[in-house]
Amino acid sequence: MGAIDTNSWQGIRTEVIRRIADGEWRPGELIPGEVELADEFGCARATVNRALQDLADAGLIERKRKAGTRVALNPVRKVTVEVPVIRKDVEARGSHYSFALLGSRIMTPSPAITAQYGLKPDASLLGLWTLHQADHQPFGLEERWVNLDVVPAIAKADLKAVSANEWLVQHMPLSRAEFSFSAASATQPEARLLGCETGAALFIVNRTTWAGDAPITAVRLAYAPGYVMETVV
Amino acid sequence: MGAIDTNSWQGIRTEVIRRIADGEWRPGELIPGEVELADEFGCARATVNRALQDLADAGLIERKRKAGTRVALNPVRKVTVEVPVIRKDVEARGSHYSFALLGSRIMTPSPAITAQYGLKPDASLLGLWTLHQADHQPFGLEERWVNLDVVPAIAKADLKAVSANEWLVQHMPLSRAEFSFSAASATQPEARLLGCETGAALFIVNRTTWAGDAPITAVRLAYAPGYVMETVV
DNA sequence: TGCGATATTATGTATAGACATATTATCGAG
DNA sequence: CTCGATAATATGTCTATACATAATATCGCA
Repeated sequence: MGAIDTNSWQGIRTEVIRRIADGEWRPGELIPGEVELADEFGCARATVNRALQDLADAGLIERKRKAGTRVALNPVRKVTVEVPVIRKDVEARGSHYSFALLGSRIMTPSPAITAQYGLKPDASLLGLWTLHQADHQPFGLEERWVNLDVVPAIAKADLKAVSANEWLVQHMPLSRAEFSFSAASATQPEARLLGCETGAALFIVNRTTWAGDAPITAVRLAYAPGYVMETVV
Repeated sequence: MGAIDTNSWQGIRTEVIRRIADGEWRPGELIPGEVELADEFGCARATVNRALQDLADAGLIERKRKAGTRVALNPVRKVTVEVPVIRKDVEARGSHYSFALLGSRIMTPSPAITAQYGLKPDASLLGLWTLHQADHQPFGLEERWVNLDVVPAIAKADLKAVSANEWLVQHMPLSRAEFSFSAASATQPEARLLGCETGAALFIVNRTTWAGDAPITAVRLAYAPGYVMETVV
């Protein structure tokens, strides 16, 4: 019944996981080579390779040419979370999304900022402050800086109609991003805008997006109290 | 110079990314089939397949049999973060790790807990409270519940020598885990243990680990103020 | 027209064979 | 004995081919 099809790469992956979980192959230990496993499972080496590469991606095993494959010593948990466009996030919770553009301003960055993001000293930045709402209740407070040297067109966009984030997604379809997650106490103005107590614990997401070497935008998003970010599968 | 080797699957992936980034293939649009691309790039279909599967994993394109491959409409950002064993986390920051077992207690869970985790009403849980320290300064406060029905041996382990987490990693090498991340204000006892102000914003990680259908352990880890979780590549 | 069976099609996967590449082990010269 | 060249080896990747599978399109019948 519960027989595993060791002729499919998923089946082989399952079997390898079982052997590790059952302690047949212990952490740090070298496991048989691909040819040996292919022979045992009666399949092609490429099939074993597919399964093992998948497990290496997942961090369960470590592979090195010539050195072979061994069970990871301390299986670091790699967790994937989805960071959706905030409108989608709100709508996925069954609420109506809206936002208010609180203000915008074009300025030259301070030396600290130019250094941090590798900007030119005379770069011009567009600062945007947005309140995102779910069913007209405060959901998240966004502070965003856009590098106008890279995206000059956004200065002419109507950011009251479409949010800066969506505008950027449309016009800069792909880019590398770095995220960080932390907690911070709500300042007085933040608390007022988010409708919570001053000092309340806020979940903070920082994101910097790059196009090649040039930073496009840096965002700080402070979620209203109660926000929880969950892993996907 | 910057020529792309379209005979390698990474090269093909790069080229596909470029075409999407440059808007040659727009969001929602159907891209050429594998045979067509293989023909264009002068490689085998399997190579194109490898590249496209990788991009589908990354969420950049969506593929369906018979329907073909299209550029993802709203490229959900899938972000991976590493959640290491806390000792590794501390040591990676160049600090000395230590921990203090604050207390432990065996109890039967409340109906709310049994329902939440699908436990039997008469299950017995081991509760553990641990303070993790970096250079003898408070680093994180851990509240953990272990399902003794699944892991009876831990009741006899010396949890002053090795932390419960590491004991479990050793003895339950593989398991499915669910994470959530949020923010919370430090309660008075938490603040005292973490050496911060009452009400300070704490970064919270919740983790539930399962072995098959049975929950092994549930952990709530409150990090001392200032903790930042960052994405990996 | 409506609907179920069937054909079509793009992706998913397996295979054998070959060559590439990184890394380790070994051997030889000094 | 040490160091550098060389051989050995496990994984990484590509190819050509074949068949599997899921989803769609189409056809024929009522």
